[in-house]
Amino acid sequence: MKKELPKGYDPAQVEQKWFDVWEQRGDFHADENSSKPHYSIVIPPPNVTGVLHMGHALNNTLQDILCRWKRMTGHEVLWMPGTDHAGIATQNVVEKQLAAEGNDRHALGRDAFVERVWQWREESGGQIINQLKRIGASCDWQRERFTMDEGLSKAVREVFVRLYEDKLIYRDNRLINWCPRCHTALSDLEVEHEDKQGNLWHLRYPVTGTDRYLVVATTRPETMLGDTAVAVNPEDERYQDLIGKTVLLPLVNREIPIIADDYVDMEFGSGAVKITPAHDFNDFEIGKRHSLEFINVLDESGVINENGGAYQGQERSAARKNIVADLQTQGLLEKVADYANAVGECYRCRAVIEPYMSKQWYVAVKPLAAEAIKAVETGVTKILPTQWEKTYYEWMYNIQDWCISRQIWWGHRIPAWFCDDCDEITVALDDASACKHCGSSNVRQETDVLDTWFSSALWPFSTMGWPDQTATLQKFYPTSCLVTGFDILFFWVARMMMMGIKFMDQVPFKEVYIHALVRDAQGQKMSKSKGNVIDPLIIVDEYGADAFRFTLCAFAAMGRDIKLSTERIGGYRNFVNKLWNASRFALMNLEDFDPAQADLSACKLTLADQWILDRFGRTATEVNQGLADYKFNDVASSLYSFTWHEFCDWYVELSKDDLYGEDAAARQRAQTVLYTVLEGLLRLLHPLLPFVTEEIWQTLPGKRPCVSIMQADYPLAGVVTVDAAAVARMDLLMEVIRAIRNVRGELDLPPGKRIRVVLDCKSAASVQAIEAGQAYIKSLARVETLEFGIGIEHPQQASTQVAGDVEVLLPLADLVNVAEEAARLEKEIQKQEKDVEFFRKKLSNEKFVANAPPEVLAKDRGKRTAAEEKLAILRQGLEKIQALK
RNA sequence: GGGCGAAUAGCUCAGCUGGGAGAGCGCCUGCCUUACAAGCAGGAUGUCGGGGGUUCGAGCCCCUCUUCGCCCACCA
Repeated sequence: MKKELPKGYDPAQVEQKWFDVWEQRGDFHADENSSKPHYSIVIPPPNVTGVLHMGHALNNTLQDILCRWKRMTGHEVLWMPGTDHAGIATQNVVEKQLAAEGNDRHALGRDAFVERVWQWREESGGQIINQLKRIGASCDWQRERFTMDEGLSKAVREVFVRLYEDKLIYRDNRLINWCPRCHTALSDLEVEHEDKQGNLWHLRYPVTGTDRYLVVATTRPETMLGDTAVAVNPEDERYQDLIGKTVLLPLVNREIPIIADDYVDMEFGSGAVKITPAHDFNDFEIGKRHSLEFINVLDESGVINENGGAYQGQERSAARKNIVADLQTQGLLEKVADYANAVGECYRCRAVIEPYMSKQWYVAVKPLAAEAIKAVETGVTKILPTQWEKTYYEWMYNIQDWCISRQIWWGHRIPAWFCDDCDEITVALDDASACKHCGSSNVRQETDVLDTWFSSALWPFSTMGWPDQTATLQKFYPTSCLVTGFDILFFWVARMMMMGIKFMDQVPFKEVYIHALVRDAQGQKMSKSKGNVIDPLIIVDEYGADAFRFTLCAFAAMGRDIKLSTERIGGYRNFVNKLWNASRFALMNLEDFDPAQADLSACKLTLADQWILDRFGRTATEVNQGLADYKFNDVASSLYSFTWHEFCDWYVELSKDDLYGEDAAARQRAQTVLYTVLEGLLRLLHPLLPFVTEEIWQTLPGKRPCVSIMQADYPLAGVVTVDAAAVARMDLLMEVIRAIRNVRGELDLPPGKRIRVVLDCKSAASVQAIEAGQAYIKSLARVETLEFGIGIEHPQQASTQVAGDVEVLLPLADLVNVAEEAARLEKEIQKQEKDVEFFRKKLSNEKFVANAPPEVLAKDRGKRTAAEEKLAILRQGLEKIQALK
């Protein structure tokens, strides 16, 4: 059967086809009963609301490369996929839908709303899963999990109950971060601080019983409705006489004390601070220290409540405006200054966060953090690049208790029941119908749900069936590696560490590889609002998944952000096409070839054969090392230059004479090497370019031991031992060819022009090399007649070039303009003179000679000699040319 | 206020434990040479941010300055 490939590579014809085959055949499935060594990765579960962005594309491409590599190196690989229910984000999506229908969740009721979210998830959630498949993600899709599915929910309850029983989960009434838009508490991490240009209002508070004012500065004048004190520094001489007195809070007419507290910075503003314990984290602490009253003036939507007197019912920003205006009218506004300060925003909806008093559930994380710190300190888990360890420690050492309750409806409802009769709390695995304390059946379940990150923290073991002791856990936990971006180091990685150690007694992963963020070509973070988002799927459509993957890999240098440019992707699209065409060439010349009948070890390998096999072996070694070290860019660059510059540019060209020639044995030998290198190269490239390599590999002649390239063995090193001397001879031949091409190019000899070349060799070894490789020189440098030997007679008029210890002479005859050749030589000589000068200077430095290691010295001396010889030859060449003029 | 990172060819970036500065794209010259014009061959291009220091030798190590970026932090 004749196999042919189309002239240009068309990813669309190939990618979907192979992915379907792989998936349907179960090629990605991990067998927990396998006896092979395990390798496991859990995917950072994308939000069900998510659409594939560059971050996902990079993250999953890197994981896929690792998984495919490990699969080919004999590991049983589990790449666990799934999605996150993304509590607030998902609830917001469905709420928006409801709003568009003129409806809202309160009208619908909790059960109907949750039902509606599930329905949304069935219909349009998880589209990202199919998008991941488009870039080739070889997850075990049969095992796909969801943080809200039954098994994972069971794990969540188990963890909650056990932490509660260990007194690591507790309930407390304090100031929390409240999103007035989402109507829920948030953890500290979920608040993003952004510097905004605002104002600093200086307000005058009249001191009771005097005509003095105390001036206080604030960025949030509306909170003055809840002020219960004014604080000054106890050392502040300006206010000594006022401490203990009171001021009359304007607009509210409440008499509040003037207190002294170290917290107050005398240098800032007026040195007097209004204290609003119910609406500011610092003031909260001061309030506790001084037993102040906590007056909450806002409701859960950020509207002034009944404690706000005349301002009740006003939204916070309107209230601010009105209060400032009213103070001004009363002459109590001293001044308004421009002031930039960090405003906390909700990471989901961008609404400004309110510090708000409420009763919430917390995890006391300090004891868990201690273990998680130890695991990294002792190297049980490695974080790479290592600079991230510092960030991890920094956060872990300063960790605060984690607020885990959310006042939304979509999520894991907290398994706690309040008793109406005895007020005690019952926390249980199974839904409680009676109070554990008094037996009353008057129990109501907590309406709050858990922070979405609570269930993500369990991901490495909950997805494997925990709390049951499954074979999957046995085989694949702890996971080998976690690949993620630094943006969720605290949200996710740190918490998985804590939970994994606590509940599995083992770290969740042995290595954490932190990759960069993908930015646009200008280095800006991609965001919808900036409009600079590049859609990975459009890239895949335009350039193909393989080219896209290769680009991401090539950019993924450790510890650096990635500036993605489409030009670069185009370059790698060309690379894929180059591979495709080299394969076409091979296939055309392998029609009558059967690998089963061929035996590389029986072939008398040519210099070119040995050279390419040597290069292939080195490349394989580099690639394996690079993958082991997560140096993805090095891997990409090794593969790129071997494929294009060594295999295509040199070997394919070198093999043509034998492939096209009359000599059947030579042809068979060339075919064997061509097949061997190409087939091996496809395997070597497969983790990066899964689609195109499978397509070509399947088209190769003969049968291979497995159905897919992804199950084939990964090349770990060279396929044969090569003779280093042969490789060195080939290097010399290549240098000679380059020298001839250089002269031809510089002198503008047309490529069709066949020329005569004389090679004056300085050593027998060189003569031997050229003897063996004269056909290569003739063919690749387009040489008609080639004469060579030691001290061979030089042509009368010739262009001079030097390659190693070989003087390359191109008889000029009428070919060329003498002046041009003189100019070329002069340029060449100048370059050479610099070289010689460099080494002479270096080697005449006594201190260098005295101190440098002998091998460096010997190397440099050799280089000096070679440079001097080359210079001498070039000068002679120039003299002869000038004589002609 | 702490911490981290970056500054190398026109652009985007590599550069391992210090031993003559690299790639891709772009640019210039010549080519449709029977795998590939998404290509082939050849070529040009750098005070490695500034200034000090250590060293026989520094893009790399130390100090300092400048300019960018990011993360964390309750100064009103």
